Amino acid sequence: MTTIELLPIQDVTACCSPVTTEAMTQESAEVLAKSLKAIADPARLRLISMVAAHEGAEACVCDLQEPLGLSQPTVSHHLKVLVDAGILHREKRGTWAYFSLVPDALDTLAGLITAPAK
Amino acid sequence: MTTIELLPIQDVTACCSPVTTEAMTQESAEVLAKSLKAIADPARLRLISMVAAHEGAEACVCDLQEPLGLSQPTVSHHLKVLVDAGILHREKRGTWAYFSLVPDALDTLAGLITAPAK
DNA sequence: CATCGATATCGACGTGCTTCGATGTTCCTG
DNA sequence: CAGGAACATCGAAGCACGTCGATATCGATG
Repeated sequence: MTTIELLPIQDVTACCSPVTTEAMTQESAEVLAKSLKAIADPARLRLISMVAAHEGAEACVCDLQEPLGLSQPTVSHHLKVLVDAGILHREKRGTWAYFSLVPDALDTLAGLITAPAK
Repeated sequence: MTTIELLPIQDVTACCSPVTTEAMTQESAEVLAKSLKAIADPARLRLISMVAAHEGAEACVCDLQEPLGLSQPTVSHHLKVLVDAGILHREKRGTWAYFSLVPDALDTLAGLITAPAK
Protein backbone atom coordinates (compact mmCIF):
# COMPACT_ATOMS: atom_id res chain seq x y z
CA MET A 1 0.00 0.00 0.00
CA THR A 2 1.27 3.42 -0.83
CA THR A 3 1.22 5.41 2.37
CA ILE A 4 0.45 9.06 2.06
CA GLU A 5 2.22 11.48 4.35
CA LEU A 6 0.09 13.50 6.71
CA LEU A 7 1.49 16.92 5.97
CA PRO A 8 0.93 19.78 8.37
CA ILE A 9 -1.82 22.08 7.24
CA GLN A 10 0.64 24.77 6.20
CA ASP A 11 2.25 22.41 3.71
CA VAL A 12 -1.13 21.40 2.40
CA THR A 13 -1.55 24.97 1.21
CA ALA A 14 1.51 24.69 -0.96
CA CYS A 15 0.19 21.53 -2.56
CA CYS A 16 -3.22 22.49 -3.73
CA SER A 17 -5.34 25.41 -4.69
CA PRO A 18 -8.87 25.89 -3.35
CA VAL A 19 -11.34 23.17 -4.22
CA THR A 20 -13.52 25.19 -6.51
CA THR A 21 -10.91 26.82 -8.72
CA GLU A 22 -10.06 23.85 -10.92
CA ALA A 23 -10.25 20.08 -11.02
CA MET A 24 -8.04 18.59 -8.30
CA THR A 25 -5.55 15.86 -8.95
CA GLN A 26 -5.91 12.57 -7.14
CA GLU A 27 -2.84 13.33 -5.06
CA SER A 28 -3.98 16.79 -3.97
CA ALA A 29 -7.38 15.41 -3.06
CA GLU A 30 -5.81 12.72 -0.88
CA VAL A 31 -3.65 15.21 0.99
CA LEU A 32 -6.51 17.61 1.62
CA ALA A 33 -8.84 14.77 2.59
CA LYS A 34 -6.32 13.62 5.22
CA SER A 35 -6.35 17.05 6.83
CA LEU A 36 -10.12 17.24 6.75
CA LYS A 37 -10.46 13.75 8.22
CA ALA A 38 -8.37 14.96 11.15
CA ILE A 39 -11.10 17.41 12.17
CA ALA A 40 -14.11 15.44 10.91
CA ASP A 41 -14.68 13.71 14.23
CA PRO A 42 -16.91 14.82 17.13
CA ALA A 43 -14.35 14.10 19.81
CA ARG A 44 -11.61 15.99 17.98
CA LEU A 45 -13.85 18.97 17.22
CA ARG A 46 -14.69 19.21 20.88
CA LEU A 47 -11.03 18.94 21.84
CA ILE A 48 -10.18 21.81 19.49
CA SER A 49 -12.93 24.00 20.89
CA MET A 50 -12.07 23.09 24.47
CA VAL A 51 -8.42 23.99 23.98
CA ALA A 52 -9.39 27.26 22.30
CA ALA A 53 -11.85 28.14 25.04
CA HIS A 54 -9.54 27.16 27.89
CA GLU A 55 -7.86 29.96 29.79
CA GLY A 56 -4.47 30.78 28.37
CA ALA A 57 -5.61 29.05 25.17
CA GLU A 58 -3.86 25.88 26.29
CA ALA A 59 -4.87 22.78 28.22
CA CYS A 60 -3.39 19.51 29.43
CA VAL A 61 -4.88 16.05 28.97
CA CYS A 62 -6.15 16.05 32.53
CA ASP A 63 -8.26 19.14 31.79
CA LEU A 64 -9.82 17.54 28.73
CA GLN A 65 -10.45 13.92 29.68
CA GLU A 66 -13.23 14.39 32.19
CA PRO A 67 -15.44 16.87 30.29
CA LEU A 68 -15.00 14.88 27.10
CA GLY A 69 -16.11 11.66 28.76
CA LEU A 70 -13.62 9.39 27.03
CA SER A 71 -10.82 7.25 28.39
CA GLN A 72 -7.32 8.68 28.77
CA PRO A 73 -5.79 6.57 25.96
CA THR A 74 -8.55 7.67 23.60
CA VAL A 75 -8.06 11.34 24.42
CA SER A 76 -4.33 10.95 23.95
CA HIS A 77 -4.92 9.28 20.59
CA HIS A 78 -7.16 12.07 19.31
CA LEU A 79 -4.70 14.71 20.45
CA LYS A 80 -1.93 12.92 18.58
CA VAL A 81 -4.00 12.95 15.40
CA LEU A 82 -4.54 16.69 15.73
CA VAL A 83 -0.86 17.32 16.44
CA ASP A 84 0.21 15.20 13.47
CA ALA A 85 -2.19 17.19 11.28
CA GLY A 86 -0.56 20.42 12.36
CA ILE A 87 -3.67 21.75 14.08
CA LEU A 88 -2.54 21.49 17.71
CA HIS A 89 0.85 22.11 19.26
CA ARG A 90 2.18 19.96 22.10
CA GLU A 91 4.51 21.31 24.78
CA LYS A 92 5.66 19.08 27.58
CA ARG A 93 6.34 20.84 30.86
CA GLY A 94 7.32 18.45 33.61
CA THR A 95 4.79 15.66 33.89
CA TRP A 96 2.12 17.54 32.02
CA ALA A 97 1.56 17.99 28.29
CA TYR A 98 0.03 21.29 27.30
CA PHE A 99 -1.82 21.65 24.02
CA SER A 100 -2.52 24.87 22.14
CA LEU A 101 -3.92 25.82 18.75
CA VAL A 102 -1.41 26.30 15.95
CA PRO A 103 -2.05 29.88 14.77
CA ASP A 104 -3.89 30.11 11.44
CA ALA A 105 -3.99 26.34 10.97
CA LEU A 106 -7.79 26.14 10.94
CA ASP A 107 -8.08 29.31 8.87
CA THR A 108 -5.72 27.87 6.29
CA LEU A 109 -7.77 24.71 6.08
CA ALA A 110 -10.97 26.72 5.80
CA GLY A 111 -9.47 28.71 2.95
CA LEU A 112 -8.91 25.52 0.96
CA ILE A 113 -12.57 24.55 0.89
CA THR A 114 -13.82 28.00 -0.04
CA ALA A 115 -14.11 29.68 -3.38
CA PRO A 116 -11.46 32.38 -3.77
CA ALA A 117 -12.66 35.96 -3.39
CA LYS A 118 -13.75 37.15 -6.77
CA MET B 1 -28.08 3.02 17.91
CA THR B 2 -29.06 6.65 17.99
CA THR B 3 -29.06 7.89 14.43
CA ILE B 4 -28.11 11.49 13.88
CA GLU B 5 -29.71 13.43 11.10
CA LEU B 6 -27.46 14.65 8.33
CA LEU B 7 -28.55 18.24 8.24
CA PRO B 8 -27.85 20.40 5.21
CA ILE B 9 -24.96 22.77 5.74
CA GLN B 10 -27.27 25.75 6.12
CA ASP B 11 -28.96 24.16 9.10
CA VAL B 12 -25.62 23.29 10.62
CA THR B 13 -24.95 26.98 10.88
CA ALA B 14 -27.99 27.48 13.02
CA CYS B 15 -26.92 24.74 15.40
CA CYS B 16 -23.41 25.68 16.29
CA SER B 17 -21.09 28.61 16.49
CA PRO B 18 -17.56 28.49 15.09
CA VAL B 19 -15.29 25.89 16.63
CA THR B 20 -12.95 28.27 18.37
CA THR B 21 -15.44 30.57 20.10
CA GLU B 22 -16.49 28.30 22.95
CA ALA B 23 -16.56 24.67 23.99
CA MET B 24 -18.88 22.70 21.71
CA THR B 25 -21.55 20.38 23.00
CA GLN B 26 -21.44 16.73 22.04
CA GLU B 27 -24.47 17.18 19.84
CA SER B 28 -23.12 20.18 17.94
CA ALA B 29 -19.83 18.39 17.41
CA GLU B 30 -21.58 15.36 15.95
CA VAL B 31 -23.60 17.46 13.52
CA LEU B 32 -20.59 19.43 12.32
CA ALA B 33 -18.46 16.28 12.09
CA LYS B 34 -21.07 14.71 9.81
CA SER B 35 -20.83 17.63 7.41
CA LEU B 36 -17.05 17.58 7.47
CA LYS B 37 -16.96 13.83 6.89
CA ALA B 38 -18.98 14.41 3.75
CA ILE B 39 -16.12 16.34 2.18
CA ALA B 40 -13.24 14.52 3.90
CA ASP B 41 -12.82 12.01 1.08
CA PRO B 42 -10.54 12.23 -1.94
CA ALA B 43 -13.18 11.06 -4.40
CA ARG B 44 -15.76 13.52 -3.12
CA LEU B 45 -13.30 16.42 -3.06
CA ARG B 46 -12.48 15.71 -6.68
CA LEU B 47 -16.17 15.47 -7.56
CA ILE B 48 -16.79 18.87 -6.00
CA SER B 49 -13.92 20.46 -7.88
CA MET B 50 -14.87 18.75 -11.13
CA VAL B 51 -18.44 20.01 -10.90
CA ALA B 52 -17.23 23.52 -10.06
CA ALA B 53 -14.72 23.52 -12.91
CA HIS B 54 -17.15 22.06 -15.45
CA GLU B 55 -18.65 24.40 -17.98
CA GLY B 56 -21.96 25.79 -16.83
CA ALA B 57 -20.92 24.79 -13.30
CA GLU B 58 -22.91 21.59 -13.64
CA ALA B 59 -22.12 18.07 -14.74
CA CYS B 60 -23.81 14.71 -15.14
CA VAL B 61 -22.57 11.38 -13.84
CA CYS B 62 -21.33 10.41 -17.29
CA ASP B 63 -19.02 13.44 -17.29
CA LEU B 64 -17.55 12.54 -13.92
CA GLN B 65 -17.17 8.77 -13.97
CA GLU B 66 -14.38 8.42 -16.49
CA PRO B 67 -11.99 11.15 -15.24
CA LEU B 68 -12.53 10.01 -11.65
CA GLY B 69 -11.65 6.43 -12.48
CA LEU B 70 -14.30 4.83 -10.30
CA SER B 71 -17.26 2.63 -11.13
CA GLN B 72 -20.65 4.16 -11.88
CA PRO B 73 -22.30 2.88 -8.65
CA THR B 74 -19.45 4.31 -6.60
CA VAL B 75 -19.69 7.72 -8.26
CA SER B 76 -23.43 7.69 -7.74
CA HIS B 77 -22.93 6.84 -4.07
CA HIS B 78 -20.49 9.70 -3.49
CA LEU B 79 -22.78 12.16 -5.24
CA LYS B 80 -25.63 11.06 -3.01
CA VAL B 81 -23.53 11.72 0.09
CA LEU B 82 -22.75 15.22 -1.14
CA VAL B 83 -26.38 15.92 -2.02
CA ASP B 84 -27.56 14.66 1.37
CA ALA B 85 -25.01 16.94 3.03
CA GLY B 86 -26.42 19.93 1.18
CA ILE B 87 -23.25 20.59 -0.79
CA LEU B 88 -24.42 19.52 -4.25
CA HIS B 89 -27.78 19.98 -5.94
CA ARG B 90 -29.27 17.30 -8.17
CA GLU B 91 -31.54 18.12 -11.08
CA LYS B 92 -32.89 15.36 -13.27
CA ARG B 93 -33.50 16.34 -16.88
CA GLY B 94 -34.68 13.40 -18.94
CA THR B 95 -32.34 10.46 -18.58
CA TRP B 96 -29.52 12.59 -17.21
CA ALA B 97 -28.91 13.86 -13.69
CA TYR B 98 -27.11 17.19 -13.51
CA PHE B 99 -25.19 18.20 -10.42
CA SER B 100 -24.26 21.71 -9.38
CA LEU B 101 -22.77 23.36 -6.30
CA VAL B 102 -25.20 24.69 -3.73
CA PRO B 103 -24.30 28.39 -3.46
CA ASP B 104 -22.39 29.31 -0.29
CA ALA B 105 -22.56 25.78 1.09
CA LEU B 106 -18.79 25.32 1.20
CA ASP B 107 -18.25 28.88 2.42
CA THR B 108 -20.67 28.30 5.26
CA LEU B 109 -18.87 25.14 6.26
CA ALA B 110 -15.52 26.91 6.05
CA GLY B 111 -16.85 29.64 8.32
CA LEU B 112 -17.60 27.09 11.02
CA ILE B 113 -14.02 25.92 11.34
CA THR B 114 -12.52 29.38 11.39
CA ALA B 115 -12.05 31.80 14.24
CA PRO B 116 -14.48 34.72 13.92
CA ALA B 117 -13.00 38.00 12.75
CA LYS B 118 -11.75 39.80 15.82
C1' DC C 1 16.39 4.87 44.62
C1' DA C 2 11.57 3.46 45.16
C1' DT C 3 7.16 5.12 44.34
C1' DC C 4 3.50 7.67 42.29
C1' DG C 5 1.15 10.41 38.92
C1' DA C 6 0.61 12.00 34.04
C1' DT C 7 0.90 10.68 29.52
C1' DA C 8 2.05 7.67 25.50
C1' DT C 9 1.97 3.23 23.21
C1' DC C 10 0.20 -1.48 22.22
C1' DG C 11 -3.09 -5.01 20.92
C1' DA C 12 -7.72 -6.13 20.22
C1' DC C 13 -12.54 -5.60 19.27
C1' DG C 14 -16.57 -3.72 17.03
C1' DT C 15 -18.33 -0.48 13.73
C1' DG C 16 -18.45 2.20 9.72
C1' DC C 17 -16.88 3.32 5.10
C1' DT C 18 -15.30 2.73 0.30
C1' DT C 19 -15.69 0.00 -3.43
C1' DC C 20 -17.53 -3.28 -6.57
C1' DG C 21 -20.81 -6.38 -9.50
C1' DA C 22 -25.50 -7.37 -10.05
C1' DT C 23 -29.92 -5.70 -10.38
C1' DG C 24 -33.83 -2.36 -10.39
C1' DT C 25 -35.94 1.95 -12.23
C1' DT C 26 -36.94 5.48 -15.34
C1' DC C 27 -36.92 7.72 -19.59
C1' DC C 28 -36.00 8.16 -24.50
C1' DT C 29 -36.21 6.07 -29.19
C1' DG C 30 -37.35 3.35 -33.02
C1' DC D 1 -44.37 -1.34 -26.93
C1' DA D 2 -39.79 -3.35 -27.04
C1' DG D 3 -35.12 -2.19 -26.54
C1' DG D 4 -31.39 0.51 -24.85
C1' DA D 5 -29.15 4.13 -22.13
C1' DA D 6 -28.43 6.73 -17.72
C1' DC D 7 -28.73 6.50 -13.17
C1' DA D 8 -30.02 4.57 -8.41
C1' DT D 9 -30.18 0.85 -5.12
C1' DC D 10 -28.73 -3.55 -3.03
C1' DG D 11 -25.63 -6.88 -0.91
C1' DA D 12 -21.03 -8.27 -0.05
C1' DA D 13 -16.05 -7.86 0.71
C1' DG D 14 -12.10 -5.60 2.43
C1' DC D 15 -10.08 -2.07 4.94
C1' DA D 16 -9.83 2.00 8.05
C1' DC D 17 -11.23 4.05 12.31
C1' DG D 18 -12.76 4.91 17.26
C1' DT D 19 -12.57 2.96 21.52
C1' DC D 20 -10.89 0.47 25.41
C1' DG D 21 -7.88 -2.10 29.02
C1' DA D 22 -3.28 -3.28 29.84
C1' DT D 23 1.23 -1.84 29.84
C1' DA D 24 5.35 1.12 29.08
C1' DT D 25 7.71 5.61 29.74
C1' DC D 26 9.11 9.63 32.01
C1' DG D 27 9.41 13.24 35.40
C1' DA D 28 8.52 14.62 40.28
C1' DT D 29 8.81 13.50 45.10
C1' DG D 30 9.86 11.56 49.41
